Amino acid sequence: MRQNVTVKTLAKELNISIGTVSKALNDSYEISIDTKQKVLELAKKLKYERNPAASNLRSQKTKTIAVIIPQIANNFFSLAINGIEEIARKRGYHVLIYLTHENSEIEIAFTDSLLSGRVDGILISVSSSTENLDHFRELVNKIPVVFFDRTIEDIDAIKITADDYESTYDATVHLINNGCKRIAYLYALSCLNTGKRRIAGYRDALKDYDMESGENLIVNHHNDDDQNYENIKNLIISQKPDGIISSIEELALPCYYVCNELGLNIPNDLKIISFSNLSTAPLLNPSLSTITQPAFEIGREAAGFLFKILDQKPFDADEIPKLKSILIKRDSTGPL
Amino acid sequence: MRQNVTVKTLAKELNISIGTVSKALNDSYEISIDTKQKVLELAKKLKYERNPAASNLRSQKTKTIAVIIPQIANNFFSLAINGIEEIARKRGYHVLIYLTHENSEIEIAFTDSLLSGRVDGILISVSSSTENLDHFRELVNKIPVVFFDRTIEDIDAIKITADDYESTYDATVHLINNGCKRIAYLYALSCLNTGKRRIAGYRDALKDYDMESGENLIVNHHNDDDQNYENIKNLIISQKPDGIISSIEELALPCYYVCNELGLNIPNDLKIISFSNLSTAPLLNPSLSTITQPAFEIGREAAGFLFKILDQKPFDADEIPKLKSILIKRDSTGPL
DNA sequence: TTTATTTACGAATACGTTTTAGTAAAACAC
DNA sequence: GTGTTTTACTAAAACGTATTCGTAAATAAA
Repeated sequence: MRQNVTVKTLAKELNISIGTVSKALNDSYEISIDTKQKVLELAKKLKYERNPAASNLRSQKTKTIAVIIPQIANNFFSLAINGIEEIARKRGYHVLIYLTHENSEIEIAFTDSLLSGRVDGILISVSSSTENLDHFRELVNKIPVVFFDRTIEDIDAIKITADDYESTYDATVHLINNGCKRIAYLYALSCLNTGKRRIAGYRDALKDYDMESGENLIVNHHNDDDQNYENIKNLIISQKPDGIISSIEELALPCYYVCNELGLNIPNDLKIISFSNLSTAPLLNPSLSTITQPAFEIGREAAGFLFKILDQKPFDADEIPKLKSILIKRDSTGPL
Repeated sequence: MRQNVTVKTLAKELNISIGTVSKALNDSYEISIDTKQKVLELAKKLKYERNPAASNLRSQKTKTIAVIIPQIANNFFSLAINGIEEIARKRGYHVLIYLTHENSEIEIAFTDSLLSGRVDGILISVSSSTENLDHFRELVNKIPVVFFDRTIEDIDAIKITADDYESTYDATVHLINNGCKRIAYLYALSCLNTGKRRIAGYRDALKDYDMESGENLIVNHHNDDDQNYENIKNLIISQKPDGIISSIEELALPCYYVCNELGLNIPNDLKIISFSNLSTAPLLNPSLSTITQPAFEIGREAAGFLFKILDQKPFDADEIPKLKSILIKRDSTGPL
């Protein structure tokens, strides 16, 4: 069944040309107020809905943006999408969601499929396993792209992030101030700027405060949860750290389980702080100190800048904000 | 800038007609293997990407589905989207996300905008504030729709849900078995089947076990978080329940905060169980007993049935599963 | 060999919209 | 009054693909 009411229907009914109808619907200056009113009225009466495919084809605009993210069952990304959606909805844009599941090949498949003009712009948070950047190079040449949170170097595009370096530095200092002497680091996102900046903050803080450091205090994130659990357990047993900084939320909870298993008390035996947007952080046993990123605002800002590009509004590089995370001190890093 | 390489480009290069190219790309039986190979090869070489708008316009298919949900910063919906995305990606479909923010007017705006043929099918979880169903009636007449989790009566469409009645019944019995005498109920989604079935399970269990009941043991969910907190606090103070069943995750955490404020011990003074997909439920203080819905599977099933409709595969009504939630007993309902 | 069928392609049209170019009529300038 | 501009519209051409219909050649059936 073909579309029931089109511009043709309206045109015939009103005895005017389809061009006039189209222009009236688009509020063109060429059309008299009188005619516009008649068209709009009839359109409403007949429940005319513009065919998006035809419109896209002719105008080369889709009123759609794509959001490519590594996962969605994660409070950070859920909140970021909320921010993105708010901006998109206000502008009448549609939002396509693509989940890479931290898999670079899937990411490539998605970016390739978006080269065809399906969307007007793209928001990306890069998969943790992405090393080769060719697919992004091609993409940013063809379509407006804004990266958010998970960003990469050597790609010429706008990037919206939080203060990864500073917040990790501050978190490390927080542990030092609370008496930690051996602070371990759970290292994730090591391929991305995000991960590199975070660990740099940790390393610099250790150096500035003359604390113990060393590669054996650093545990790399692994894709396998059981492996992560074992690695963390080994770290705690063999290195006996008295503080842990987790660069992602997913590695904080295993720490709790390991401490349960080993009979260690948080924060007395081991203090823990983690990047996290968990709403239940205050209710954990003990409540979890967090570096909480402004996820919603990151989403909003990213979408905002994407639309600035789409609107061809000029802006300076120094308008691009680096958003502030907040350090929330709770019992997991509490004194005794 | 118009599309750089189209069927026309390929046709010219290979000295064949546009129609042949199109058919070759669609693997039509009309085209020889030889020609298909040539076309596919050149397409790959020139990085031809089919123009979706043109394709949609002509074929009246969009290879896109819409997912309309009330919120996304919620583990249930995140997981459901994961399930939906898995199915959609396997079939090469694109997924549009719409968040109603539990607002019926926004919901109506979305459903109306989807009448224009932007998508091939729709998955919906109804907003809690939706009472008037006219927009759904119109929608299901025009486009394949599958409802999931948050469903409504009087609409002729496939509905994928979990065993809301049975699981709430079982949870109530669990509290009774653990010694509760006055069991309160935090009542949400009261406009929807989902909410009605849940509370029916609670009520029937109370009746079957000759337990105290009454409207003053029931607290209605409110859109304002502070109001919910106050209502729960009032409930606990004035009614002194020894058990609480929360029909949604969002109301369970305020119970914890209220107990903290009032100095009540969970589970000794008050046992709590809640519908929830929180990954941190085991780590809360105390760990939270939950009715956990198979969110991922609900998403998968819903998407699966939508594609059955799109494929015009016939199926029986009794093929539609009612998925089983699991009752996870933890410390918040533990004996002493 | 003759006839029927299959194979492999091309020409042309349609999908519904937007946009360009053209033009009567009306309004204005002098 | 003439000449110029403005207003409000139309006709027609695109956008890139999918599909219908027609057909010449190749193959199979008789």
